[in-house]
Amino acid sequence: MADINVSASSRPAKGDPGVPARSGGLGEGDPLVDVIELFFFAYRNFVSDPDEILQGIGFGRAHHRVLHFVNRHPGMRVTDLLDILRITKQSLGRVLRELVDQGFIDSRAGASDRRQRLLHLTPKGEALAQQFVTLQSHRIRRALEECGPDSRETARRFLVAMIDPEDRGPVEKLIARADQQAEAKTSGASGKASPPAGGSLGATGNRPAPLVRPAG
Amino acid sequence: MADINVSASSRPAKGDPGVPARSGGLGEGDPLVDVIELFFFAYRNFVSDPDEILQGIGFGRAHHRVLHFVNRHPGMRVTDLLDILRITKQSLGRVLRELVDQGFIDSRAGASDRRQRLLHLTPKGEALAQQFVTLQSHRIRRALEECGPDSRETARRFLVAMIDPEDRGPVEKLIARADQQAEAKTSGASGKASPPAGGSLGATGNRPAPLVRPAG
DNA sequence: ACATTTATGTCAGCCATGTTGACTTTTTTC
DNA sequence: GAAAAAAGTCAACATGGCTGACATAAATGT
Repeated sequence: MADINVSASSRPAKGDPGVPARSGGLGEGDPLVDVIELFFFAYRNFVSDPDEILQGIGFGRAHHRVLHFVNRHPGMRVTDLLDILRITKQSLGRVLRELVDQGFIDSRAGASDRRQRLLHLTPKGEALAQQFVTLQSHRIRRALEECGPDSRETARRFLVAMIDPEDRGPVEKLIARADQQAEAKTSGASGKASPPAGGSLGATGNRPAPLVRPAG
Repeated sequence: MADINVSASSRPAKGDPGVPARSGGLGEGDPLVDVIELFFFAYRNFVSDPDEILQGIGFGRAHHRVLHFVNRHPGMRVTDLLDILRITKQSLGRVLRELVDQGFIDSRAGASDRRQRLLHLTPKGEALAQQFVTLQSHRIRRALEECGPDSRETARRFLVAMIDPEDRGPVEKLIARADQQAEAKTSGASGKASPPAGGSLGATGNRPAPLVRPAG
């Protein structure tokens, strides 16, 4: 409440730019560089939160990302994960193998389509993923509290608007779907070792909609 | 103005959380996971902007970061860069050598302390750095415009608040110092091949204050 | 004057995580 | 039964972190 001194570096907001919008008038000399750098420093701190834990078990950020999204989308296919992470099958395969071998992720053949490997977290994996979410949520919560009551929606809107327009829809759907599933799970049965009830993703039919980006 | 559909995934704001703040009541089941993920997707897009250009000249993101901060702090020392980037001398040395060899960065011995190598961008380097700033500023400007007139300060405050408390001061000072220098430069002489007037960093004496973090 | 510290650079090697390309197996779909 | 899809694998390579060990030049302290 008394630590934020943002205006220390900001020029007088909008009037009197000193230099009259040099060469083009769009995004060159304007003080948006500060936001570029704040984004860099903020994200670096943000991702460094889980690093300590990860290092203790010989994992890296790639493992974190996989754990996170499998946690959010229990029963997801490998292809779904590839669509979200946008890395190659080989890169994913490396970390996924370690996570399965060490008992953090459970990979079972799909019931309806036995080519698929449906990914679930083991209790061990869930505990770890929950640790990460808790850590990073603390940081976000603290930040939002310092920014006042309305900051949450503004921050959300800002982050969404920073995403490529063609990705926004899929990303928001992805988040919405995960939220719905989590809600259904907690309001339903006591919720452990969830049955693959009704095709855990997509749920529209045999071919669940891609989580992110239909094609590249 | 009509494209943002943030509320598609958000539960009814604050009341009726569905699950009554399970196990601890702080940052576990609360819908802050969406912000975690939005931050991930937003930052991925954000850093991918310059990638296309970088790939064309055989550079990577490490080169981008070096170019950016040398651009913002002309005449900075190698140590300053290390403090900001928080990587090892060896890692920095690799990309710095390439940037100097290929004529993007000029590395001159300091006048008062000839051990120092003061880093400046060449015109070629400046042009490239400016390209990156323009690209990323476009994204930010677009995002802020979509979020309304007050979003800029909120976004700034949010990003600052996401930074580790002990880093905020140094980071804000860093940004303020760069802004001041840029201002002085544009308002001063016609502004080319700037003289090392008055010790380009710190300016308090022989030992300029560290840009970020006095001690690792 | 000499010892120490500081700023920088460099060699060598390792690790994590991304990439491409080629190929296999299993299963589903047409 | 052919083609396509889901997954996995091997090999090789690139980027960009890391550690450890040194080397050199210049400033600083005694």
